[in-house]
Amino acid sequence: MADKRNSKDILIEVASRLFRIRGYYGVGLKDIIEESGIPKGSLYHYFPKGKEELAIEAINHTKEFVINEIKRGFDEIDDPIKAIQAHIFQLSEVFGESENLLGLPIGTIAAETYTTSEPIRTACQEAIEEWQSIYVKKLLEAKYSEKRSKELSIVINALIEGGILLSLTAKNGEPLQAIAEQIPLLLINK
Amino acid sequence: MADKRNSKDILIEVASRLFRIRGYYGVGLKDIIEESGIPKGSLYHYFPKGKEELAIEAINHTKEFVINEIKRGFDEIDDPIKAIQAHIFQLSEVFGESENLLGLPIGTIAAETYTTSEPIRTACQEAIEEWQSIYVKKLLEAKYSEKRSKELSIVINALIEGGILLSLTAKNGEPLQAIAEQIPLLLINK
DNA sequence: TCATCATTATACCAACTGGTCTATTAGTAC
DNA sequence: GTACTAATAGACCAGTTGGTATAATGATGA
Repeated sequence: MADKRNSKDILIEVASRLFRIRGYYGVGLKDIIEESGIPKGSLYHYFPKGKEELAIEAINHTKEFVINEIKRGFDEIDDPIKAIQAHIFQLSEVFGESENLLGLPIGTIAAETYTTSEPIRTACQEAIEEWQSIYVKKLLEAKYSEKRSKELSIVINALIEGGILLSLTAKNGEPLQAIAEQIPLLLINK
Repeated sequence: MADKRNSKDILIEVASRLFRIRGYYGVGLKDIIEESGIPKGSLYHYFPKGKEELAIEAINHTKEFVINEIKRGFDEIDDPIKAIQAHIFQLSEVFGESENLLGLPIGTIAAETYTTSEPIRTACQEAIEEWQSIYVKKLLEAKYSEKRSKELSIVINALIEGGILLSLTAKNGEPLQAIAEQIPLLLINK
């Protein structure tokens, strides 16, 4: 049972990957069906409301994936400066590869749909807020003030989303690297 | 008569606006034709290579629009810290409005197409680089070092793109505000 | 065994996609 | 005027879109 993924999970994983790379409107159900090998009948069985419903589950899947990525690094490194820096350096390596197929975690979908689908927008916002709360927690533990932790977490989130965007547009990890190097300066005041 | 702009310019302006809001795949030629009132025949007369060609001109249009926005503020304020801060505060007001229809300047298209259209990706990259060079120039004039100016300009760009993304997802100017407030700290070292 | 329900598999749909083609009209130069 | 080109207009196209309908199959439990 442990490794037997069912059709629903496969659909979510494939959709999550494709939406990250090409966005909501850039991916058709056809793409998801072909890439997953799961027929349309099954898709509409598990997601009766169709593409939008699948996209929301895909966003939540991406959200959890990113949470795990952040937390894994944070558990190893106590100092928030070093932990956040390490996380961004790691991203710079991934997105520096010319053949990266990761895309903006949820930024693309968020930007495409913020005027057209409230349910999707909300799902994206929740993802962003959860990531933010991880940064807040890490900063609070290191005795940053409540206010400072909150504002810094926003900035960190923006730097990461913006940095990924720059790096994948340039097909080059340099932007994320430059950003990682500024983290100590930014976190100097508690 | 009042509208001395020709059909080509109208098409570029409408396309530019729609692509910013819903991205490349989220906008059909139909939308552009309906919104502009200009028939398909004209569109393919001015842009024989179709949607992709129009998108590239739309990106360049957005690029120039943003350049003017940045420069206008920069000409008024000498101090780069205050100038950049003012620019981001201004963005926070625009994107804080619940009914903002501006979208990520070019981030959405860049993220959607970086794996599917080299010409579009390149146009996006050029836009980003030109914006960056404006920041570099401003910093150099204020005696920031060559190296520092370059790395800071990357960070500023990431903060703005990321901040806009957070603000329009949250339908709230707060993220951009929080970012603007960190600018002095970030620019403390020359 | 049979009955029940979950799942899979397609055929089909109207609307729309980007794009082509041809006909017509407006504008300009001579 | 005439000739030539720029621009407009929209019918048409093949392929795709998200979504529906229905039937067949698989699994489960009584």
